[in-house]
Amino acid sequence: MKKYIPLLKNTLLFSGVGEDEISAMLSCLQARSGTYGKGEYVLRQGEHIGDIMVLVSGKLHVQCDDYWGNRSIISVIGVGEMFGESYAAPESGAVVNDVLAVEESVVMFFDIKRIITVCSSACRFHSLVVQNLFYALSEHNRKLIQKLGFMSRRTTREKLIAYLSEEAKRHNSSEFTIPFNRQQLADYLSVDRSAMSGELCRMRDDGMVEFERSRFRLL
Amino acid sequence: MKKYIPLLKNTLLFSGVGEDEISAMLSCLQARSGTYGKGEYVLRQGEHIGDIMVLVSGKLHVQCDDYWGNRSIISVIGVGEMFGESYAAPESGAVVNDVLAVEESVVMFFDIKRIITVCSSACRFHSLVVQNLFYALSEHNRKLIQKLGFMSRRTTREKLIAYLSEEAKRHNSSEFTIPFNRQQLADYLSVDRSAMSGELCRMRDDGMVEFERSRFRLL
DNA sequence: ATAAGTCTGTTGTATTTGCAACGATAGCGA
DNA sequence: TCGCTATCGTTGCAAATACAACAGACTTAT
Repeated sequence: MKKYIPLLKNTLLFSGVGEDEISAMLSCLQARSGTYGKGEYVLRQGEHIGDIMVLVSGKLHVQCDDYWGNRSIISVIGVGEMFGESYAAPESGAVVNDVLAVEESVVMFFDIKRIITVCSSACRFHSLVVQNLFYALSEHNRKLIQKLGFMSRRTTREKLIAYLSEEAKRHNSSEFTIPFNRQQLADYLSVDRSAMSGELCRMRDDGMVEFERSRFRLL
Repeated sequence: MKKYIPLLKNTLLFSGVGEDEISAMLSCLQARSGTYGKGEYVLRQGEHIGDIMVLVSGKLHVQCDDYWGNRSIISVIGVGEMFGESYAAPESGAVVNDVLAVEESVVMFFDIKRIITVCSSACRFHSLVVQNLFYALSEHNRKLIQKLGFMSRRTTREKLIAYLSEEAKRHNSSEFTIPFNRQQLADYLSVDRSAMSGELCRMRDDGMVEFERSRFRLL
């Protein structure tokens, strides 16, 4: 497990913690690791977990099958990313998605109770990890709230208005560059690309906005 | 501030902590309180905060104005509810919504740093509060993820399928009662009530589902 | 029992969307 | 330069949606 310490050093969870301290904390936190072959499930829908997980090798898919069997891929987890933090609390209830290894993968497990309850030996950086965990969760939370704000609008135009307003706020300017191309923006807002493209042009004709590729200006 | 201790005892943040311990922690956490008259802002969009807040009296609205001035009410905060936990971390960035007192209100402030970094005097229940905070955040997170899963579907039928599938999972049964009437469900899924009502009936005609008021059975 | 109010389903219409296809443009490497 | 690809706008059409209006079933207050 030691060989993954340099990698862990650069994760959000261990941000600001040195390699020596991480090494000490691995035993303090009683970290475990597991290997999953391609096609194996790391987590299954309905399962209850008590660990926060970090992928240290390979690639995972978060996916969901509905009652009638339609599958959709929610997100992709890459090396160094943390997952499970929203479902590790005791009363969390079951995980709602499957997590599948799409290639040979290694996952590290950290018991959430050992992270949250400060150890008696009081390793210096323990509280830093608790902070990091809190920060990661609250950041995740903010992004979800923001996205919900866009998606709760009824029409494509309203979604665009909400999104562009937010970007203008964020940049403190009515002129800004967004981090998406048209297809990505459409996926982000859950609308059809061509319909969105058309709506953008109509908004331009209505004198609400000017744009050039990913650069926008609100009027 | 002492008079609010019995109320705090029943909040999510202080769950499991006795009144005496809360009393001790108020000073340990250097809790502050503030009073807001009707129409006063508790938080304004663009502001940066470093406290977690609990409403101990009155009523607040979380609301949002877009670039063109359209206002929408996001949620209502009642007595005993916690807010601000998603924006209290140092690198959180600005709050994106306004929080307004819609009647005379009293809010208690808890410095997030003092909650997260365990105090040297090590009051016994401090780590319990950290746990509660984590649990509250992760629960909030799960609900947001779930709602996003419903809202990212394109059609009303797909949203209903996603929602009803989730409820069936949660109840471990294909038959269950939902906590919404038609209008509330439509608001929750961000669709038109009558269109949703029609779609539900078409799904029934297609043999996918049976229902009677708020009681559903998937087939 | 009556009246008022709530919840739900139904219908019709104008609007919006999803989808597929096509053309224009720009960037890039052979 | 030529072809290849990615991106973006545009169009036509079928499908889905929002919106308004209304009717029946049921609940509640008087």
